[in-house]
Amino acid sequence: MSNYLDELSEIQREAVTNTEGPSLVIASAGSGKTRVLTYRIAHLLTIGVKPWSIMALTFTNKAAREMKERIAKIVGQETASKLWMGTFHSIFAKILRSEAEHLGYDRNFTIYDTTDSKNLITQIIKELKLDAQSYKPGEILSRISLAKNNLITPQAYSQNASIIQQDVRARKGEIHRIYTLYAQRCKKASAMDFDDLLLNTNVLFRDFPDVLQKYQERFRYFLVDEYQDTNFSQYLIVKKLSERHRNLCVVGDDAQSIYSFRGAKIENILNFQNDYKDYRLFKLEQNYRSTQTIVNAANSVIAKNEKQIPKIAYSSNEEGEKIKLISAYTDQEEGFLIASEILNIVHQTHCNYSDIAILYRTNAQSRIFEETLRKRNIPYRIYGSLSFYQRKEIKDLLAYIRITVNPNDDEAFRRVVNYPARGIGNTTMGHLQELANQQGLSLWQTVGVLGNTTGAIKPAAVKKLDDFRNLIISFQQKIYNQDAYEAVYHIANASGLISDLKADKSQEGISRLQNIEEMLNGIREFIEGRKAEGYEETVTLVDYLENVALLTDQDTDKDEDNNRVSVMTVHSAKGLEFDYVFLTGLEENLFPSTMSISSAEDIEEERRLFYVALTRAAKKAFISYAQTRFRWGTSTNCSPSRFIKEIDPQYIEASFDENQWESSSPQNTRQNFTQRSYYNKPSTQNVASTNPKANSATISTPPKNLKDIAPADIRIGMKVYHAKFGDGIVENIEGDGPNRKAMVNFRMAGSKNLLLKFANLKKVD
DNA sequence: TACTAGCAGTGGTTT
DNA sequence: ACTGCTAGTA
Repeated sequence: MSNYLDELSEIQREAVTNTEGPSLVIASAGSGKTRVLTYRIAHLLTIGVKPWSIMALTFTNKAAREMKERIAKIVGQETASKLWMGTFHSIFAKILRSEAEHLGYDRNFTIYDTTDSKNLITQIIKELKLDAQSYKPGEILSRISLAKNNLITPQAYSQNASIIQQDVRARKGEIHRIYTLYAQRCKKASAMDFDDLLLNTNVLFRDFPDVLQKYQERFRYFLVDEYQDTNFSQYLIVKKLSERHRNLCVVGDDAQSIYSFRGAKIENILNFQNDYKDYRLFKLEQNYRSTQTIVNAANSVIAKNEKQIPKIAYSSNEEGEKIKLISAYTDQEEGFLIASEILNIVHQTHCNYSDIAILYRTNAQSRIFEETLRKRNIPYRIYGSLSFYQRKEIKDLLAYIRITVNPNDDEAFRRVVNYPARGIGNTTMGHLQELANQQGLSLWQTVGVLGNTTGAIKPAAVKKLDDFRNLIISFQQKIYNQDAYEAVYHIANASGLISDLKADKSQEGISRLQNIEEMLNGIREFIEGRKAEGYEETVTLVDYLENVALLTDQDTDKDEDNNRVSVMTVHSAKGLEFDYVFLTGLEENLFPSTMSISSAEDIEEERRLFYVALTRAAKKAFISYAQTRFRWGTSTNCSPSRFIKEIDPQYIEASFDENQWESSSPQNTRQNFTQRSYYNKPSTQNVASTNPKANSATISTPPKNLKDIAPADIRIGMKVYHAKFGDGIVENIEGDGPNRKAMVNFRMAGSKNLLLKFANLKKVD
C-alpha cells in the first residue's frame, strides 16, 4: 500500500496527488481513469481525510462497488465502507430519506420506476379524457423527465410560454396539466420517480439553507465520475455542495458522452472552466488498454465530430491485429458466425470466455445471440434487458412490500388490490379513484374514510376493500419487529400470492414460483450481507426496500461461474474492457439508430457511442452486419453502417467493398443461410451430434411443430412437468415412430434464459 | 367480475 | 415478435 503511487504515470500521479481545489480530469478511453479515481480516494484517506467526508459519485452501482472493492484492498474494508460512494440516485435518495420531513414526504417514500410512472400517466390521460393517439405515456414521461432534469417545476412549466407553445404545436398542449397532476399524485402517494430524487435534492438545498450548510460542512472532497454524462440537475447539486470546500474533482471524456437522451449535458464538462477559473486540468491521453490499431481506428471515426475538446489519444501498445469485418446474410447468420469466431478465438488463444464481449445497439438484438451461443454451448451472460425486478411475480410481491411500508403508494395499491382476485374490479376502482381525486387523498386513505361516505361504492364492495385494508394493516404490524425475510415470507403467503402461483401448474406458474423463491433467497443474502458489514439491528423490510428500488439486473452479479462471454448493449458496456469485442448490427437505421439519423447532433452522439464500443476492445475488434434482419416481425433489408466506412480502411482486415454488398442477393432465405452456416461449421466438439437436415427444417418453422408436442413431458432437473409450449425451437429429434424424443430449446415465461430440455413427442410432422 | 381470444400499437440507450 | 388493451363470454 505504500508504493501505490509508483503504479501511476506522471500525469496520473499529478491527478491523484493534487487533491485541493477544483480539477478537471479529461480521461480518454483506456487511460486509467478508474485507477486515478480509486488511487485519488485512497490517497486522500492515506493523508488523513476522514472517509465520511468524501463523496464519490459514479454512474452505475456496479462502478461504485468495483471502485469500493479496489479501495478496500488498499486501505482496508473498514475504512472503505464508510465512504459516501454510489450513484447520484442512491446517494441522494439516502439523504432525502433522512431529510424527508422538510419536503413533506414520508421517510419511507417509494421510488417509482419507469413502469409505475407510465401507469400513472396513462391513468391521468384517461381521467383527463385526452386523445390516446397524441398523448403517449412514454413520450409524455420523457418530456416531464426532461423538464425535471432542467429543474423546471410543473408551475414553471405551465408559465413558460415557449414550452407551452412548443407543446401546442406538437398537438400536445395539455402536457402541463398532466405534469401538474402527475407531480401532485406522486406527492400524495409519497413517491418519487428517478428524476425526483435529483430534483427534490435541489429543492431541499434551495429551500433549506441550513440543511445545505450541514452537508456542505460534512463533505470536504467530491469526486464525480463520467462527468460528461451529468445533467443540469446533477450539475447543480454538485456545484452547491462543493461550494464550501471547493475540493471538486470531475473526471470524464467528452468523446464518451452518450446519455443526452436522459438529459445529460456535454456542456457541463466543456464549460467546467467557466465555473472554476482556478481549475487545474489533467489530460490523460495515453491509452493503456488497446492496441494502436484500435485506438487509431477509433480516432479516425471520432474525428468526424465537430463538438469536442482537442486531445490526442494514443497507444504505445503493440500495433495489434486489424479489425475484422464480418458480413452475414441475415441476423441469424450473424449470430452463428460470431459464435464460430468465438470458438476459434478460445481454441487458438486459450483465453477465457470472460475476455470476450458481444455488444449491440438495442436489447432486442440479444435474443439471437442467446440462441446461437446456446446452440454452440458457449457460456454467456446477458446483462440488462428484462431485469429480474421487472418480472410480473416479482413486481407483485414488491408491490405488497411497498404498500406495506408506504400504504399511500397508489401504484402498488392498484397493482395488488385485486391480485390474487378479491372481487374488486374496474368499476369499484373507478369509483374509488374518483373519490380519491375529489378529496385529494391517496387510494389507501380513501378506503379508510369510505364508511363516512354514502356513494357509488356498494356496501359489498366496501367490505371487500376493508378486508384488503385490514390485510395490509396486519402486514404492517410485522415490519419493525421481524426481519425482512420473515416479513416477506409471511406477506407472500398471507396475501395469497404463493397459493395462487402454486395453483398454476403450467411451466409459467412453476417458473414464477421459482422466481419468488429466488427473491426470498436474495433477501436472505441481503440480510447476511448487512450483518457482515457490522449492522447489528434487525434488518427490516424497510431496509430491504430502500436497497432494492435502485438496483438493476447488473448489480445482482453472482460470482458462481464467471467464465462467460458478456452480452450487452454498448451503453452498459461503458467503462468495461475486454480483450475481444464484437460490435454487432452495424447497419444504417440500427447503429446509427433510425431516430438519430435526421439530426446532426444525434448522429454525433451515435458516433460517440460507436467510439465507446470500439474502445472497449483491448486486443482485437470485430465488426459485423447483416444484409437482412428480422425486425417488427418481418425480414428487412439493411445496408451497412456509415460508421464502418468512416474507419480509416488501413485498420480493417478486408477492405470494405460496397459492390460486393450490392451484388449479393438480399433474397437469400433463412433456410439457405441456416443450412449454409451449419454446413460450413459441421459439428464442432461443442455441438451434440446433430442431424443438419432436421435442424434446418425445424428451425424454420418452430412454433408449428411445438404445438403438436403439447402437452409434453419436460424434464427440469430431476422433475418432470407437463408443459405447454409457448415458444421454442426444436433443436434435434432422436428416434423414430410416434413417440420420438426431441431436444427442445425453449424459454420459460418470464425467464430470460433459454433452456435445453428433452420432450416426448406425441406427434411430429 | 374473471377469463380468454383477438387486435392494435410499438419497437432507444438507463438511474 | 411481443406487450397490453378491449370486447365478448362464462
